[in-house]
Amino acid sequence: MTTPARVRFAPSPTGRPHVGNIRTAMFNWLLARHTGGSFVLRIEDTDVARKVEGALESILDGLKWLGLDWDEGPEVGGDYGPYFQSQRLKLYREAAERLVAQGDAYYCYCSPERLETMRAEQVRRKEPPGYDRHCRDLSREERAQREAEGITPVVRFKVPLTGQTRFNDLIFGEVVFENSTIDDFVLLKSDGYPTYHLANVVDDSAMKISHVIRAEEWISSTPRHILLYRALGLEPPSFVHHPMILGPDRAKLSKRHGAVSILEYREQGYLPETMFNFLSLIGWSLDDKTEIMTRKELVDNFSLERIGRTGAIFNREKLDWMNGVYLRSLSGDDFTRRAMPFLERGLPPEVKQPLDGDYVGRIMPLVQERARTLAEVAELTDFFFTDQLSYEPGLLIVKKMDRESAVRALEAALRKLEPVASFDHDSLEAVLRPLAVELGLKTGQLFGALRVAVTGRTVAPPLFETMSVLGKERCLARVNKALGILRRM
RNA sequence: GGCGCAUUCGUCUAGCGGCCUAGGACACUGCCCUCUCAAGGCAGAGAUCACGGGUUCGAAUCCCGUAUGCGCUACCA
Repeated sequence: MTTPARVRFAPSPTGRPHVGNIRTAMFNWLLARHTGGSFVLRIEDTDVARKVEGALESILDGLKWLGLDWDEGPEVGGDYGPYFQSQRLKLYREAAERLVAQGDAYYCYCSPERLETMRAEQVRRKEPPGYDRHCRDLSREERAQREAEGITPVVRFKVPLTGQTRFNDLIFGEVVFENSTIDDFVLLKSDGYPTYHLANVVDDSAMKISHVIRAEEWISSTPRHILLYRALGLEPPSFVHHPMILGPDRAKLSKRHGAVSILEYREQGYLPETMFNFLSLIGWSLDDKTEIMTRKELVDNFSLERIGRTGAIFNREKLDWMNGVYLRSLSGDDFTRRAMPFLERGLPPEVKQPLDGDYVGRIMPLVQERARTLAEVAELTDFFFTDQLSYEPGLLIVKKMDRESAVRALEAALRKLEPVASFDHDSLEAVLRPLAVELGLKTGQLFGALRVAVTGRTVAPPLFETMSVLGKERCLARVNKALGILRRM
């Protein structure tokens, strides 16, 4: 694949950007960048009813977040604009009229009600549903009569009744359809807007798209597009259908499976580099072992030939693992910088904001290798920011200890810690390790009790570092408080 | 129902006729490291390559059926 590809991502602004669509965008982008071609962004806003306010912005937002920059399209323009289909209606109308004039399309006056009862009847009789071509051969008089009734017609394509339509998909290979199984689909709706089929063909051709890369669910409509290209005397592009992303039940990934928008993953604390890498690996692979790849490596190595043919389940656990890998690979400063907004949002309300950047900078290294998402960071570190610890008193009594020995241990620790001037890792270790021996306790027992006293939990970053960051005053106060709790038991 | 596509460990995948007694990753189990948790290291379990027929000296790999799954079947994309 060395010739520059002109590809496009053509989303419909009907909601937040779905990870499946974003992956389609990625494959397109990857091919464009790999071949030194162009990535075009075209907005398919031809369904007035389904249009959602703010959807366009969120789609652009999602693309930008992943670094999927476009060479032509909204905000950047280009030589083949406009890039909003709602601004290209004239083109579609002209194409539709041309097809009617040629005898390849016709006006259809059937009411939605008639179509509905027709379909219901077909289903009832277990016949394949599809338009019954009622208006295909209307006479001039019949048409005039309906026009006089004030009916605004749609334009339907006159699909050949016989023969086959085939195409060679770059991933799925040769696919053949009997024309007799394709019904006369709508080209132009009664509101003057084109359907996907018409707009797509007209624009892909006008925009000189070389490869149409889209999800497998479009295979069934591809013969219609081929037929249209042919009727319009246009050269069809190469078709590349890729397998879909599935939910755990192997059905097309949808809202009922949980998070489906790329923006939700951003909100949940996944890194864009993780999402980019992870999504690229759903249905595509480099070889038998390479999984962690930078954007550049992906661009350099991407190829259509290595896209598979089977749908793939979106594996959250693996995503979490991969995000951990990327989180750990960040520099300390970068990790802190990226975690900050999640911290500000996720910490308990009593925590005073803005946060002390210096203090946060000392805490973050303690959780960087423990977090799987940035959102987790707040939960992992909240005890550094609030003194309102709430924990089961029983947790202070570590395995094989009782209330008395726990009290003894914490009292002894308090005595040893009070004179420690510098609360750094080494000083704390120098004092506490011998203390365990002195008390006849395992380090795990002493440190465990201290951990609960100081952090309010049994699982936390290493004790000495934690205490060092918390500082002497806070630590002693917390141990004292724990003693109080123990004595009251 | 019709049409189309797919089918290798639980999951993502490598494999494009002999290198496969099927390799890697996530998850899982055990051990090591260790103040807990992570991370890391080592080891392990896990796939009769959906099933049945061919073709071939030889098939996960090629062909044909069957089954199952998924997609499409709108004046939605």
